[in-house]
Amino acid sequence: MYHEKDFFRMVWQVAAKIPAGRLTSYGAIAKYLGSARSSRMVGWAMNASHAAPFPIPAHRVLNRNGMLTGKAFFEDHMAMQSKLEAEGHRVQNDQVLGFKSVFWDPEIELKLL
DNA sequence: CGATTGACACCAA
DNA sequence: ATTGGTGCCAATC
Repeated sequence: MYHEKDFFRMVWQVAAKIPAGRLTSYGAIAKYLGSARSSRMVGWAMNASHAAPFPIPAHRVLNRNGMLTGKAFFEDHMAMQSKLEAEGHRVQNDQVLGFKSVFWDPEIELKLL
């Protein structure tokens, strides 16, 4: 369905298109890619985001609950939270408040690009 | 090539 | 509503 070689690269492209101040979830990206159950793969792709040709705002990708599940994977544990706060979000207890308000659904925003 | 892992999501108790 | 366990797909060992 998708012509891209790597599943990761697709994830990276979607993640890179997340506008500042917006957040999305692994499941949303996975669903957009056609594999709603591949949410874990999205996380894996983020893990490999360092290999992406361009910077990936991995801090804008959270779990369904808007929790900073991947904060530990960043250079610094508070780097993710700091970046999110810099984007205007409010993080409490490793969870973004008003996550739904800033939720960015690629399937809607990208309109099945 | 087979088994395990993984930054999640969903269902059942 | 909260907690725990299972399933999913692709990559890595």
